[in-house]
Amino acid sequence: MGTRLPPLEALRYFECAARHLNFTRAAKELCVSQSAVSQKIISLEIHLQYKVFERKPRQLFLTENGEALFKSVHGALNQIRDTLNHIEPHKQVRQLEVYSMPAFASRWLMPFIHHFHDAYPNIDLNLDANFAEPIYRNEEIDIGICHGKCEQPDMIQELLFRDYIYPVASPELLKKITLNTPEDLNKTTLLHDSLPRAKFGSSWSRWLSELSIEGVDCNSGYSFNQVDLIVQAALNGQGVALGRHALVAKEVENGRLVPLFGHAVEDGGIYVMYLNKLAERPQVADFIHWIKQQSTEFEQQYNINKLLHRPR
Amino acid sequence: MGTRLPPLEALRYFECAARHLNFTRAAKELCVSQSAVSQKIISLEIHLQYKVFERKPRQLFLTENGEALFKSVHGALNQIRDTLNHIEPHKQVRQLEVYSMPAFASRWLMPFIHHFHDAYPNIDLNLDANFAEPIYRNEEIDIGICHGKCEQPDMIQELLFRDYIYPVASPELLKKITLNTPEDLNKTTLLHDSLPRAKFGSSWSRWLSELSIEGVDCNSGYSFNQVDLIVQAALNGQGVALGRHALVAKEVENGRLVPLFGHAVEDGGIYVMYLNKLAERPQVADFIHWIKQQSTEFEQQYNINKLLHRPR
DNA sequence: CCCTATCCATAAGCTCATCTAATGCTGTCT
DNA sequence: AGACAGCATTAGATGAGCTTATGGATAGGG
Repeated sequence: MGTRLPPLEALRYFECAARHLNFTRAAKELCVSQSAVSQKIISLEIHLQYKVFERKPRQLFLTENGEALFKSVHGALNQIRDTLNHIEPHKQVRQLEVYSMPAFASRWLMPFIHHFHDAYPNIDLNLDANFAEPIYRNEEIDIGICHGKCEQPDMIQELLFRDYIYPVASPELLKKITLNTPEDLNKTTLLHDSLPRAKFGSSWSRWLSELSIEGVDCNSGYSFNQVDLIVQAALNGQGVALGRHALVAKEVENGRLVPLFGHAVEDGGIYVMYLNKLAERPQVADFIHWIKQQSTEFEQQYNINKLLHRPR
Repeated sequence: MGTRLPPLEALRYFECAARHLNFTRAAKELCVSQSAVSQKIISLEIHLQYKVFERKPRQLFLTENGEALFKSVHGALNQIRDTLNHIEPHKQVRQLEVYSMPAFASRWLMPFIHHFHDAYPNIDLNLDANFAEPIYRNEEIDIGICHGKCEQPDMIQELLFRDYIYPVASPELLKKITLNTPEDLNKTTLLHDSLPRAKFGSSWSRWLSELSIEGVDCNSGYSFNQVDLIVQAALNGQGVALGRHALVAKEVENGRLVPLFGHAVEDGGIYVMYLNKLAERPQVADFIHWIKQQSTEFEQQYNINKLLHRPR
């Protein structure tokens, strides 16, 4: 009865770290840095006066005490979570309107959006992907996912991950022509987007000038008014597109697109934004939390440097 | 599975508040301000999006949701506490050496020191009450409880409560002589301590001058070289003592001593102190936590103003 | 057998969450 | 009516805890 409880947040960190047996992954789930987890666990161990983890070179184990504690804390937290889930207001279906750019929605978000419903079954998510400006004021839209931030005083804007541009082509195309240097681009068709100052448009000239490449004609080729179509065209071997990492990473990873020349240019980032007065709505908080996790996971799994320099 | 847990510290506050059904008392147990509890509960309710308490004028109730949550959280926390208590190192008996001034030990600490053992059965407390200076350096003493602070760079000193001095006499003595004004003190015997610059000595002249009282001979009377004996003498009706609140509060409260003239003079306070490097030793942290709670409770239960102005 | 990648610990510095103190407010009790 | 009990609210101070950057130890690939 007497024993003072340790700081409970430390126990939450511990439970998570013990589940993963890996501080780095736990940090991802908790949306904090690896360092934060390490420090919290150490402070817990100081409080308890015994080690809960055994740190071996590349692997983490629970100590005997840690094991016992984990079982207990894991159970306790699950019990609380269960109760919370069974309390009426939580069963209430909540609406959530999320805006995203069309190409980003179909290429990045859609492939795993169903996980969101699995995790938060009581949130009805309506994904609104179109070319019109999202309207936050009257709460037509709760959350927007955009490329670059639009400064608004009463809105919260958070960076999900940085974005990059680099040329990509299909393996089929590369079998037909050889593209060893950027100058070889003149031998093939470039795929452009035709949106004037498109928010999410590609930008061959930007890439070329950033890398100080001259002698490439970046005006010829095909144009499309939807970014998604550019990716489609590239996948079909119709030419070389300037790929946006967020949109092509998965295709690069599975080999359906090949990054060329090994140079990417950083180009802004993907931001999530919402009126700050909505921050305490549970469906908003839940989605923000979820998408940040997804983003960190994406950033790691489709690491730009790995993809560009992977062995063929 | 999806629901994010609320901040666990908020749940701890909630569990405590729900147990007491009173924020103020919960605050005492948690050793924080009432305001802190109120704010944490409100933030929890915002997070959950429903009220857990129903606030009625003088009473607090759990809502239906609150009730369900309380059962769960209470159980969960107890489970964790149990596990913690059963893990080996916690069974280990730890030694704790506490120094205190003799009179304070016998008059204040002793009456409830056994509660400490009940709450922390695995801590062997040795109470060292003597007139010698406590020696912290070589860890002969872990924790000291003193009147006034002695500035030391590597020690933590925390105020437990402020102390006051005021004259007290036994009801029996007051039946024999009438003491309506301080000047009447000349009609009776004053009880003094004879310790030169005693750390815990009384100080008639201090009290008199602080209240600008003249014409009282504060040198006559009996002297004792132990403060506890002064209190004893007063209890026996042998004279009027200048009581120290920490030492006489209980006797005043139960009527065995009566405070005179309704004026107390603040005189320092009771401090707990320890080498800051000992702060993370569990037995030290436990005792500090415990004694702070006891002190807050004492301060409230034996409130100086209540005692001085209570109806007879 | 180096060289790179992985993974935890540590250091330093900053920021925001949380605490306190003071006060407000409301309804009860005598 | 006035004192009291008890929660809410505000503003302002502070330190726990976060981030970034870096170190160190080791496994595994070429």
